[in-house]
Amino acid sequence: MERITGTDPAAAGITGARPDESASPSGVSDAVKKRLPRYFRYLRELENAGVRRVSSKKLAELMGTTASQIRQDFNCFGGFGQQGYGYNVSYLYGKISSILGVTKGYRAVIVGCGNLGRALAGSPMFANRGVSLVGLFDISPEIIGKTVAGLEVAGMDRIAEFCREEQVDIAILTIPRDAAEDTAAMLAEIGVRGIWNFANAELKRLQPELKIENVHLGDSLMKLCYELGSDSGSKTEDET
Amino acid sequence: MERITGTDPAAAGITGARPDESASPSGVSDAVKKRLPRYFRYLRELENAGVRRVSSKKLAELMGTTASQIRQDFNCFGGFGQQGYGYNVSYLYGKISSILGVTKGYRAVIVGCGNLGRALAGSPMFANRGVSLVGLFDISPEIIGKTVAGLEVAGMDRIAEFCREEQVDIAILTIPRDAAEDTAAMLAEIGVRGIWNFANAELKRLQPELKIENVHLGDSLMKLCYELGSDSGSKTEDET
DNA sequence: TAGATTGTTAATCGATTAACAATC
DNA sequence: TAGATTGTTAATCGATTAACAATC
Repeated sequence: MERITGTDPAAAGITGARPDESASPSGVSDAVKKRLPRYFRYLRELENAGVRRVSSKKLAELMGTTASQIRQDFNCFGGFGQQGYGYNVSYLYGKISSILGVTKGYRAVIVGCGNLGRALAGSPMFANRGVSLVGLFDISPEIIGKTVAGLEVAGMDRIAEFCREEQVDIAILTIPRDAAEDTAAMLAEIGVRGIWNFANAELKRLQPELKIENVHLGDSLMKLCYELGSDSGSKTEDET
Repeated sequence: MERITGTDPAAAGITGARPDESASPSGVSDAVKKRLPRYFRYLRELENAGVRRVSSKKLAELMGTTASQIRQDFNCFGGFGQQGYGYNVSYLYGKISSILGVTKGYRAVIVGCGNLGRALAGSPMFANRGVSLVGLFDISPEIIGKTVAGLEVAGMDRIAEFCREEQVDIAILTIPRDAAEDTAAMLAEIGVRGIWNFANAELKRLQPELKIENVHLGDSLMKLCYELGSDSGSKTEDET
């Protein structure tokens, strides 16, 4: 897939390190933030495929974007490449991983062990991204005590103590909509810093420090439905 | 929550209908498309709360956006409001629903009845958005024949015939990454028009008519992780 | 050295916001 | 009528793309 050059200056450790290559400055636009995980995925693939170097041009072709955008994006965080050479895949992958916090060992709990909670619990997604799933919680006596993905489901009455002791960073909310608001508030109180919310409610930031990522699967489905109908839709019109 | 005026011109059926209020013209930007499902959610809430009218100003406050943007967005599809009055909630909700295809009765199947597939199967999301879940498929003999969410899981060997006979519009892919590409190709061949892809693979459009919505839950998790570390991160730095 | 490709500045494009005339 | 609020045009802002000097 990728030719490997004999001389490999970047691999030799001289990849141009710019003054401010510290992770995540505050002035990064949301557009860039949203693209970072995608870079992470593509770089991981290249890394796993044994590719040593990649140019912005080549990566752009692979990802269906432009070389300009890639260079601009990476340069929000400092210079990760080398003129005349391109980017060292391992180095860049490491940098992006670090920026995204993969190396920070964030600790997460799942709150709500219904179908979706259990499905997430069994996913390799967390391990692949450096997130440790350390606890599962539910309110239902029928579920409490059961083992899911190697973890015993605990009752909600134990969550406060657990999160403090285990220094939980992230709570994954897979609970009914009505319970989301209060549960999020309680978790923030306990010291949880991030909420990954699957409840069909749009959580608003309670404290300035609390980060919330609302997942709306329904919105994604609807976008698909919109597109099915948007150009020369084959289903018959229903509106007057 | 909302005062209801005695005189209600829009409710009286005189809501200004613009020439081109047909659903979904092609020249709608992706930014607008992505916002549509969110409007749908908020309007549904207002509707369920019994609110009769709403101004762009009020809706903007509720949604945390601007009145200008709301008016611009709605006007991509024609004029749904009335000067001096605002928008009739029921009417607008109906219009947005229609634009999003809620009234088209799309038919969907779930391909892959693992944890995530079963979790989705049991979700009210489909019914709430006018999508009928008509079939479940899996490759594993242990799962085939079982009943999930009122539907019997069928083997993959029966999917082609089923999709043709049942006129399936959407296939929901909750299968392993490696199988996604081929399965999507096969489904497109069968006549499925939209793919909602949860496999951790970025499916590319095979035919111009095939619509694909890739869901990357991992990207969402990573964005949250990024934000946890982005401003005055409390976890210690790990990079040199 | 010459070629390649970055980092970065400038130009373009598109999306958001503001303003206001139209009109209910 | 007067007030309110839309639809729509104009102004602003930000993001993307292009260009090119720097340099490996």
